[in-house]
Formats: sequence, structure tokens, C-alpha cells
Amino acid sequence: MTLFHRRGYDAVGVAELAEAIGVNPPSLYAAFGSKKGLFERALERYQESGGGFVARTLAEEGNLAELIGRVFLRAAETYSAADSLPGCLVLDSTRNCSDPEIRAVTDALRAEGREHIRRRIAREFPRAAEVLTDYVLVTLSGLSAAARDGMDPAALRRSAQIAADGFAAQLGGKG
Amino acid sequence: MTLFHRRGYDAVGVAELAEAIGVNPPSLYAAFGSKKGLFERALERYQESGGGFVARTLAEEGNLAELIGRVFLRAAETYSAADSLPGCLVLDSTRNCSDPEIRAVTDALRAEGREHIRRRIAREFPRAAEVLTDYVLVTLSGLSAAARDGMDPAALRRSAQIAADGFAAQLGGKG
DNA sequence: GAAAATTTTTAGTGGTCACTACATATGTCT
DNA sequence: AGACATATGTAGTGACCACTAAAAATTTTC
Repeated sequence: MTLFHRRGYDAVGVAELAEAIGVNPPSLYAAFGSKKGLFERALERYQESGGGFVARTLAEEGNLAELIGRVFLRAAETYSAADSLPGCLVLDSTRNCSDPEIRAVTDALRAEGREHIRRRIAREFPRAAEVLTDYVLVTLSGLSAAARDGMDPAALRRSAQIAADGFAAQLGGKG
Repeated sequence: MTLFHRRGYDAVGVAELAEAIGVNPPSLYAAFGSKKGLFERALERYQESGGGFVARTLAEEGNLAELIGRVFLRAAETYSAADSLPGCLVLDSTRNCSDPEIRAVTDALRAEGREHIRRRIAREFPRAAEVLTDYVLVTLSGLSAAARDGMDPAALRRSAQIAADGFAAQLGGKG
């Protein structure tokens, strides 16, 4: 999981993955079937560990502006955590990936995440749900990309706060 | 340039690039020295054609909020133009690239762009320049990434508008 | 303890990568 | 025309890719 996160799907080789796990390539194929199978397993682990913070945050108590603000701030923290790796595995590990099947895997996860966000927004602002959801996705993608480009945690957090303020202001106008 | 933009630096091969230009690989090496040399030339062309819109927009007349709003909207249009390719060549073509020298090339261009933005913001809001610049970078990265993930032009433009409103609101608070 | 099933290791499969040595064709100048 | 510089095409370099067949070691079962 760490290797996929750090270097992206294409750039990491099966031999390297096998060595990181501590087995030889054939054992890896026996256990996961293919590099794709291992990647899917890594994505599951990621969602269970820290990557699933969006869905978890949206299930908390609070009004919409608070929740989205929390999502942005947690994204900034998660994507630039010192003990972790920059950016989001789902959003960024298959960028410029040459295998369309692999892209489809992360595309599906992204669509799932989008639907979570859209439904929560629609509960309070059904008419503006699509627009606001797109804005949230753009912001999360931006936070992940900026973290990957080396932006430091404090700066990322401040940017997330500005985006959260912007989101809240939109609700004020539409509500 | 088109191939690098569509598929990313690593995923496109020299043989393919040579065929697209209409020559054989040795001629390509005679003209550009290496794949890296060709990529650098492609980046220059990109900045001259459509990719340099940030610097050009910041040189226009208008107050800061107007200019940044224009930058966001032009980013949304440029990154999702129907006759072009999704996203930004500088921001996204070396994501998950395995060659650190190549990453360094786009990193330098990004730093240059950041400095353009920071200087223009500092002219009117020197104290908040760093914070606001980071927010602009996060937003541009997000617009490019979302375009690459297939967000449609209208949705991207609406998200850019929300981000522009958020930026203007920050100026109101700090001004 | 021997046979069978399972796992691990070794060693390779064909394919593609960036890149290049060398032969061939082309153009230029006298 | 003939000598020379330049550009192109052919063909191949070793290295790495995902993946796997078969041998060796291990564990399980009777």
C-alpha cells in the first residue's frame, strides 16, 4: 500500500512489491492473482485506515457547513501527515496510469465518494447539491495535489480553511 | 506535446513520440538530445500557446479579486476545453513520474508560476500574500485534477466561480 | 515414517523501455 | 561529375516490465 501511495501504480514493479511484503513474486500472484488484485486490496486497506475519512466525517453530527469544513481540514491533515504519505491514494495513485482497467477501479471509488458527499449536501440543499458537490471534489483534489507537490501542512490547512469559508458563504447565499 | 499532455511523461514512449512527429527515433535524438529535451521543448510550446494564461491574466488591468477570478475561470475553460486536452501539462503530466530530473523540470515551472501569483497578490495584500497564494495554487491544482478526472466544463466553471467568490471574501475580511 | 498436497524458490517467458552504432540515402560545394 | 558533410533508416543494445512453468523445500495426512 505504501509503495503504491508513494510512487503510483505504474511506477512500482511487482518485484519491488513482493520484496516489500517479504515474499517472492510467485507467492504474490498466488495470494492476489495479479498486480491489479494487490492494488485493489491496498485500496481497501487505505479506506479502512485513514483514507475513508470523508464518509466518516459526513456521518458525524453538525450542520452542513461545519461538516464540509471538517472534511477539508481533515483532508489537509491526512494528505500532509508527517507520519504518512502525501496526497490521497484514490485520487492520485492512478494519475497518468496506462492501464484503463486500473483507472476504472479508482474512478469507481471516486464516484462512490462523490455520491456520499452529494447525498449529504442534498439533505439540506437539494437544489444546489450538484454544484456544491463539484466544488467539494475540486477542493479535495486540489488539497491532495498540492500535498503531493510538497506544500507544507500548515499552508495546506490554511488553504482548506479558506475553502471551508467559501463553502459556508455559498450556503448563506443559497439558504 | 499532445501525447505528453494526454498520457503523462512516463506512459508515452519515444517510438510513439517519433511516429507522431513523423520521424524515426534517431532523428528525434539528433534534434532534442533526449526524451527529457523533447519534453522541455513541449513545455515551452505549452506556455506559449494556452498554458501561460496565469501570467498573462495577472498582467491585465483590474483589482486583485477580479484578476484571480479571471484566472480561475480561464483555468476551468483551458483545462476542459473541448478542442484541447483535460488538465494542465505543467501540473499533471509528471504526476507519479519515476524520473526525479523530470519532476524537477515541472517543479521549477510551478515555482515560477507561484512567484508570479505571489508578487501580484503582495502588491495589494502583502501580509496575506503567502496564504492567499497557497489557496490559489490549491484551487488551480484542483481544477486541473478534476478536469483530468472527467468533470464537465460547465461544472468546472461553476466550481471556479465559487472559489473566486471565496477568494474575494478573504480580501474583504483582510482588506 | 512414507506419500501426497501445498507452498516457496529458481529461473526464465515474451515484450517494451530509452537509447545508439552503423549503413544508407540525400544534399552541397567545387 | 566527384568529394564531403549531413540527415535518415535499419537494426539492435542491455535493462526492466508483468507474469509463470517447473524444481525444490516444506507441511500435511494417513
